[in-house]
Amino acid sequence: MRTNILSVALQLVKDEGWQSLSIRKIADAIEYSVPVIYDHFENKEAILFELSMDGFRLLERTLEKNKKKYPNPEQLLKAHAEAYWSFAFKNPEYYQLMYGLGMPCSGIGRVKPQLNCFRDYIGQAIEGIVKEKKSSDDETCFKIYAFWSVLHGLISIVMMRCSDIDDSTMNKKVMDDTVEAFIKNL
Amino acid sequence: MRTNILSVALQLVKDEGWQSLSIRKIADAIEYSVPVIYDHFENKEAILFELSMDGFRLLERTLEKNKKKYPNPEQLLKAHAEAYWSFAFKNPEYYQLMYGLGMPCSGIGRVKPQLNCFRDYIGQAIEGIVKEKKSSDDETCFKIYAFWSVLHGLISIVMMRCSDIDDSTMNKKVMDDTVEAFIKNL
DNA sequence: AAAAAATACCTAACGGTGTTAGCAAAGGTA
DNA sequence: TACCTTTGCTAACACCGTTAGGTATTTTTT
Repeated sequence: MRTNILSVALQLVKDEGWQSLSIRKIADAIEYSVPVIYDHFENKEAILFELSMDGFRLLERTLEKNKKKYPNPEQLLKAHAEAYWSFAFKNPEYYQLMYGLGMPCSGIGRVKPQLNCFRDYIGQAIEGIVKEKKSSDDETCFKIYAFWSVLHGLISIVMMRCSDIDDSTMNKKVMDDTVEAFIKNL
Repeated sequence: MRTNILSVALQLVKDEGWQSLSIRKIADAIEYSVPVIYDHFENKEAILFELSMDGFRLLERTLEKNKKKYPNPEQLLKAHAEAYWSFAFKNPEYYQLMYGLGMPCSGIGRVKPQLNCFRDYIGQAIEGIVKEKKSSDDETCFKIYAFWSVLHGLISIVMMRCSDIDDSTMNKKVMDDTVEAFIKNL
């Protein structure tokens, strides 16, 4: 039932966007009355939170695959960037929910631990590249955020239709170039 | 009246956040009935859109000042980054509205022209730095987005409380370092 | 088997939202 | 005086998240 609610909610969002997701529509879709939903979730935010966790888990699984596939840390970091970008645009509903893009923010803040877990994937790759340079932990941490910012910033800008570059491969190229430059500078 | 509605709405948002802004509360605050608001704005989104334009204009004014103050393009670009960051955290309500952070997205998409206008400020500074290298227009455009992404990405992450760096000066340092590296690589 | 307790599910409501139809009073114009 | 435009209101519509309270049905206990 819980699972059913979540999957129906996700489907509704894919069809009509976050804006129009409502408890009543979920109830209709699972063919039960409204209060049944509250037997399984405290409130609407709890549903959104659970879905955002699904999003983080899905992303994490992709990054985990990369970790096994690319022993070279530089290739690994590039693959992570690639995977992150492609996750965002293959699952825009998830990405928007995870970072509160264009929607009331659900469980942002509570999501931090999950984020840290993901962040470590990038951190590991960066540390792999930078290890011989013996940079401090602080510096590595900064670099993780710098790298993350480039990815998240550009994805946000494109996803919110703020970019005037219409060709999506061009937007992707901006990311690729920046990632390249970032790695060269590590 | 129009102005009054906008300023009251902004005040309500500063006090209670976007989530709890409602037409009825605006009506109460201006001491008129609800339909009066619809004589001046088509709907709630139109109010939010107008406020977001105010945000862009406010930001633009700051960048305009920089343009006059810093003839050196490198210093100008740094000052723009500084101003952008400080605008975001001095006026989080505006920034959130402008980019749809954690709220139903208002006029995102319609905001694009205004964004381009702002973007040119960064573009001008970058072109000033890079002019002797004779890079193509496309490349400059890419660099604008790359630069913008770093700023917007980190600001988003911090503003949505996704960063685990608690000290805000440290978050700022991540930006400063990245900006520094970005300029060196132009 | 009978009584009690727990479960599953519903109807109906409360207070809130954005939005609009329709009416009443006031003021200016012919 | 009669008309029209403006200004503002009340009251409603349809939706929202949430919850109180009731009714069957099933399970457990005596």
